Amino acid sequence: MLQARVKVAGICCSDLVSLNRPWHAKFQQVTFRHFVSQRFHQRFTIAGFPRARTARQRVSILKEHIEELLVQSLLHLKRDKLLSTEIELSPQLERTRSPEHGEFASNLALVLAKQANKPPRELAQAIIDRLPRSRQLKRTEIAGPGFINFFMNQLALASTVKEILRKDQLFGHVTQDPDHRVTLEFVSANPTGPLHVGHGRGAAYGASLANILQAAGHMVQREYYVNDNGRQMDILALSVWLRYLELCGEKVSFPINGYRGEYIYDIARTVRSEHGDKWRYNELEMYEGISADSEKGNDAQIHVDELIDRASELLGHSGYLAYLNAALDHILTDIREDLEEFGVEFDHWFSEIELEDSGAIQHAIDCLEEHGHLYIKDGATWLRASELGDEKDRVIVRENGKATYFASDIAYLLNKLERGFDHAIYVFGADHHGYIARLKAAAQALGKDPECIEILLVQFVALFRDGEKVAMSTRSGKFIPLRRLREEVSSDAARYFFVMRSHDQHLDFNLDLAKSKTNENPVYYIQYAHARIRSVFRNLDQLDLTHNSAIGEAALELLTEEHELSLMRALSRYPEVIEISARQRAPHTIAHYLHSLATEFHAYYSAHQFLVDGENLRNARLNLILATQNILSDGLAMLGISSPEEM
RNA sequence: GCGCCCGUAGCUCAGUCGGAUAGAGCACUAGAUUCCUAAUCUAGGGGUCAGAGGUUCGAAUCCUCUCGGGCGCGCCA
Repeated sequence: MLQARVKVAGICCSDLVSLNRPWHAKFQQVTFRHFVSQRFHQRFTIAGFPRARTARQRVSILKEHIEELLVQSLLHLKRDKLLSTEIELSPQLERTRSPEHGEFASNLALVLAKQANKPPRELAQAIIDRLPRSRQLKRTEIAGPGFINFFMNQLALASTVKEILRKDQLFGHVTQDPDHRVTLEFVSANPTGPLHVGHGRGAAYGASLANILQAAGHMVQREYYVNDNGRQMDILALSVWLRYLELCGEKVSFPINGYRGEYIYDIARTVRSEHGDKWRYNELEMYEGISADSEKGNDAQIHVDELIDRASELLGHSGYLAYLNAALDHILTDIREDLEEFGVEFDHWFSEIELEDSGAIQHAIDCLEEHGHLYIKDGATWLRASELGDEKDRVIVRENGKATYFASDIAYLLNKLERGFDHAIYVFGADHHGYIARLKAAAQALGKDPECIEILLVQFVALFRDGEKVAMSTRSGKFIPLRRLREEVSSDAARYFFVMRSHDQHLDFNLDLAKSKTNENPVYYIQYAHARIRSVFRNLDQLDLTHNSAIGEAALELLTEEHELSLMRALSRYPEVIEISARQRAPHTIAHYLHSLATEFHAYYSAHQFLVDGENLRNARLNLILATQNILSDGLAMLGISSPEEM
């Protein structure tokens, strides 16, 4: 039955194209039989990869500069025979925790002390003595057990402002490197119902991570794997049909394992309005000979399977497909819109049916066979996964000849790698952690390096209202839809709250806090900083003054207040933050950074007037806050959050 | 039973390729508005980094064990 349906489903998709349904229409636009959004065509070349930006590459001006000085010093040390020439060490440089230790600190002397056979502090002095002169560097000092602290000149900090206001590049962003092609799969929720808050976290995390990786120089393709195949689709079609019968006035006992959401009625209503009562059958025709539904053992599953067979008998293929496609169309359209309103877009919607139809699954099985990782037992085809780090062997093709879900996963993985991606990232819910070993084993069995796939687990979300945990259960259909959360707390707040914690931490989502438009809500705190800056420029207009950026740039040396130095210090960190955030797959780093940047700004705002009489100082300060505005808005955009003009 | 994630201030969490005196928000206390938005700012108290051992110049961070919490272990999808 399944086999037959899949075949017809393939045809049906083309049928739908002629009906001009937006989601299915995407089918025909592309080769490889993939779903691809419009955006894909705008941003990607034929080979399927984004075009590299032309901006020149630059990581962090200040940090790189000091690192370069250290490298020079090390070379001198080697020349002076104080260090073995065999030592290859990239300088260890990190931000200090407080300005009293300068901007940067290096533990190089501590690390090298043993090899140089010198006390750390003495070695530190030797390193300092050999540092090339630099206008950016005010002074150095040896601290504690042998740290070298670097104090930057005001000029060096001010140059950050200059860099940010340059028009030819995005400060802190790195040119995309064609050698780092990444496919990032996230959400991939089964099309059996609307997205819920758990999916929302995966969506917010994945979308932010994609932006961050891109900013850090990776070519990223965002993919959504549409699991539109298999038994769950049968159950979905069945659920719609049963609701349809109810609407026709038939008495229906809804199966325990059916999909119970309100949206099933909506779909049934659509079907009925298009096709009338032509698929109406009475209770006897439906349930005669069907075994009882019960929570016990496998009863519920058997009951559903029998009902599915009955449904396809009574409805015939075309009728059955009408239900299935109405459901898929309705639900996927809903998911797409939901995500779009959430600021989450995909380059690639990948259909499992298409995967199967294109022969990719057979291709993958052949590939596994070729590498000698398959064997037959009890009539089924098994992957020798236990030899590749998984806990047990896995069935690939069942005794009944049908490929397992895992087989599709392997085929999809192979497809990704064959499309030229050298790195595949999966964002899964925490309940999928059993997949890590399995997918890595699969990669190895395909003859690939298991390191090329990376699985990131997003932990669960618990909603809290009035200090009480909001009950959620997918089984009973009582989950909280993402859409309702967005309506309640706004997309901006939801996006921020979902990524403000590390993805491997359970998230307690405080609804009252997210909703509150007060000082305690971190989203508005950051957005308010942006709105305040915009407001300053509006006031400038009202005073009939204009911002002269050139004057400001020439006068940056006037920015010597502690608040100004501190703000510039924060701005200069941005490239490092992007880099760390990308490397650690940690969007929350950006969220925390933006909060601290907003703090610096608010403190500055309270302490000093920007619209002062002196033209030079005024324009210099406007340059500084405009730079701050740019970084706030760039960082917020990376997290999918808007930058309001006023609040 | 086996495996994965986690345990840091009253609460929610940063900090984990080892680094200096362990940080932030909320809550609490006391202040700031003739001036660009008070959705703001300033100051303050609050800690056995779950516990024990190990590795070393140095451990919240790495290793081992114990305790506690969450999740997963189908020829389901």
